[in-house]
Amino acid sequence: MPVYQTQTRKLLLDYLQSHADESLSAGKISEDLPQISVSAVYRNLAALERDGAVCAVSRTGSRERLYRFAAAEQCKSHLHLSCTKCGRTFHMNTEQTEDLVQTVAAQDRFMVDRSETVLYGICEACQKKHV
Amino acid sequence: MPVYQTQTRKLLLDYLQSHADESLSAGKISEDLPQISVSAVYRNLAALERDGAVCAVSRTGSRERLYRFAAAEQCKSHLHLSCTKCGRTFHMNTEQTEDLVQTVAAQDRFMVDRSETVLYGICEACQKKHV
DNA sequence: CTAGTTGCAAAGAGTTTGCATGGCG
DNA sequence: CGCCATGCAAACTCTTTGCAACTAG
Repeated sequence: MPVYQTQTRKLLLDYLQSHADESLSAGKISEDLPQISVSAVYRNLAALERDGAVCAVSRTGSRERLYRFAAAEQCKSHLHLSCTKCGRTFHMNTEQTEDLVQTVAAQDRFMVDRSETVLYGICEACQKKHV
Repeated sequence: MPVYQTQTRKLLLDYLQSHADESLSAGKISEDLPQISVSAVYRNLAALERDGAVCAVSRTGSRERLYRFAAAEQCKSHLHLSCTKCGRTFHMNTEQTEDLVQTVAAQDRFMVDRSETVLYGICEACQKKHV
């Protein structure tokens, strides 16, 4: 299935790239890109995820998925920092998650394909607001 | 808000305890406990989660939440092993996630409250089926 | 008795899909 | 042109809520 170079797809990728440090919900994306219909947003996100251009994660206590631009194999080992105050989700690369995978493979004979770590807490900005 | 010792709540907790090594969806629970109405399942899971008796996580690509009996502070540092073949979610305790938290706190000034790690892959049983 | 809990059915939120139209190559 | 992508609205799935009847303490 070839992927067309549509205007919609370009807009979406541009938008995601310019927010590469954050994970966004389809709703938020759709809100910021009113030119694109909701269904097109979903269909493109799904296609881009298949192609590996976009990563998706779920968040506890919410039934919505968060999408994020994926530069190369950045998806493999990175952490999600989810702020429980402002709701934004940031990213951080680390090698420590790889170590975890090794441990699991050895201890539980579980063949890890990909991992996902979300740390819930308060981000720097919100901490400063000393609520 | 006091928590009553209802028949429903007991059934639910018993069920969760006897499946302590797995995370289950509300749907699955409701299916296995037809005596309890769906809304009661949800309301009790929410109440038990508030009390810390139950943990909840989300899974990528699905909009449903997975619930699991939480023995004490087991929630704090454990991994989820989610099999992409059979869909079951297992658990494993480790201290390595705690190290991650330390790193993040230091590097990003992110105040971690609780973490959630899901490793997606193939479980031992499914590997044996060499599909 | 009083406040928390239940079941049912209806409402919500987020996501997916069918179908006719429009656009890329 | 042919096939993929789009928009719209309807369908779906999981979860939440309103309400009257019920039950634990």
